Amino acid sequence: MKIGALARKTGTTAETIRYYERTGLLEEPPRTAGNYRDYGPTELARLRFIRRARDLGFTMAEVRQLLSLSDDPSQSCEAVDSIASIHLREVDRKLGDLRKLRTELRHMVDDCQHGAVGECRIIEVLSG
Amino acid sequence: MKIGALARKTGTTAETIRYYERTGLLEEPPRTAGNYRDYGPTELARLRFIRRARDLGFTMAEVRQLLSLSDDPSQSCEAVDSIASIHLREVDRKLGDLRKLRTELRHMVDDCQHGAVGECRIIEVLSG
DNA sequence: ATGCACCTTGTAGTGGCTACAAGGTCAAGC
DNA sequence: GCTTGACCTTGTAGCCACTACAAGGTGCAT
Repeated sequence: MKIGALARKTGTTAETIRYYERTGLLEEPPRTAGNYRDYGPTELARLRFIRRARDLGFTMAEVRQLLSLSDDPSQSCEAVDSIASIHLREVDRKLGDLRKLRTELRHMVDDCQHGAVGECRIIEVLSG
Repeated sequence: MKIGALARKTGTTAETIRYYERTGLLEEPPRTAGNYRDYGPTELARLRFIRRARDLGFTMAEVRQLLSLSDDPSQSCEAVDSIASIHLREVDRKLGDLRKLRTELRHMVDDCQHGAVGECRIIEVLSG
């Protein structure tokens, strides 16, 4: 499988895959006679793993850890749980922030009387 | 007021203020005899405006527009309302995404039986 | 005069990609 | 066999909004 096919199968782009390789998240795959990267099912699975984790908001560093943990199935799952739990708390924090922010924005927009900027509540709020 | 004092009053850092100046968000202030930036209440108000807008999640580009709109108080408030409304919708979208993500993470973490990585639900979910 | 906090400029790095440019490879069609 | 066009290669630079230095200047207290 060439890089474009792998990209289509995983909802990424060739550029992103090469970026993952550059940063060590993916290993260098074998090459075809024409120097094209040649991927198999192992790489596909690994990239799917990475994409799922990234879509769940894990950072590249966390993905790196999760990958190396998943490589050793006999290990305790504590470290995995810890990474996921910390990330969950972080997501909760962000949700809280975003909800507060939404409330403020909502008020601002609701209070706007669509008149002149001089009396605009939005500008007023921003100006303090 | 020197840059450090302005930073403390606005919850920023000197680096950020200089960055805003570099990118044209803030004008170059007058200098003291010793070549230190010398800020007055106008700059303080402008920086507060910027910080409030940034804290509400507006991008630098949006802040730039909001600033120039607020500079002309006779104009219609429509453009301001539009920027804020678009941003509100964007925040709503992000909230939705984050809530979905939280649910998935929550399930993953709840299902983890704290055993070995080989049976870890978290790794399983990520592996597909 | 010495120390120390603060300031100056300039440059480079962060994360996670994304966007080129300039050229090489390969299968299909004529 | 030759061209077209999709794909691939490497390398470099850009995005956003900062953040982190380094190397040196200023200003005030002791």
